[in-house]
Amino acid sequence: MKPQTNTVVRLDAEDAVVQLADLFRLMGDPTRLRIILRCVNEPISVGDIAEQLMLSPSLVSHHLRLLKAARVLRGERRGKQIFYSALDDHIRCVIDDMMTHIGEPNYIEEVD
Amino acid sequence: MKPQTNTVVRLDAEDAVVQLADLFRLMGDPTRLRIILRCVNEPISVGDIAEQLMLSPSLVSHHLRLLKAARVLRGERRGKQIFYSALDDHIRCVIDDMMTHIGEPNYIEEVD
DNA sequence: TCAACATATGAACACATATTCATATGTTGA
DNA sequence: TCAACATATGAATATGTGTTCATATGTTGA
Repeated sequence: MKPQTNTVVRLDAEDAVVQLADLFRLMGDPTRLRIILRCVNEPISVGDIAEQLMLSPSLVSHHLRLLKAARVLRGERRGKQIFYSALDDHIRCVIDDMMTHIGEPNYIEEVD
Repeated sequence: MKPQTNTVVRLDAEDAVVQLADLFRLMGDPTRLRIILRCVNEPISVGDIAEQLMLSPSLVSHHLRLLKAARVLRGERRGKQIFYSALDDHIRCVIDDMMTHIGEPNYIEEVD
């Protein structure tokens, strides 16, 4: 899959590509993206995410684990519950940019 | 996978989420992301992409087809070759934002 | 029209992964 | 410590998908 590395030292840019792809892949699942969208505005508990999105707490937890490991979200315990929120607001910027991309008039109903 | 729609009319926001996720998923594969990165600066032919990335023309073509269908890239024929470039520059903005996200100092080497 | 090149397409396979279910861990109040 | 709640984890499975190979389509120059 990865092109063979003829050079001894791997390029930093190559690492960046893999890291970038990892983040995009995480945002590439609709369920996970919905979870992210629930967290970017204000901290929200696992149970509330599950209820609002009509998902099992187990599934939400699985996704949250990936998002936390990738530094997209962070979790903070408050009593029994754990509230998740965006680690920083770059994710929100990325989503906004992509929204703009979708909103492009030439995007909709154009045929090859 | 998708939460059941109790309402008759599906929400536009829900469509947007699916569209967003589709785009992110496309950028979530390292090979495809590398192909995108080769196209965002200047138009480049399929063969040149394949050569520079050390991939088979067939594989590059498969990915280009997806990226073109998703309106990430566009193809323009010049003689025998077809040159691909970014449809607009929102993709570049998205990548830049994500780069910044990766560059965050608290992203690297922080432990739970 | 033919050969040579450039790109696209379809099938098949191997691998990744989203989801579910059962169970475990952790926290609070009594 | 115990019960009740909240979240996390592991295994199993079904589905999705990236890649390869063979082949097809399209273009140019002779």
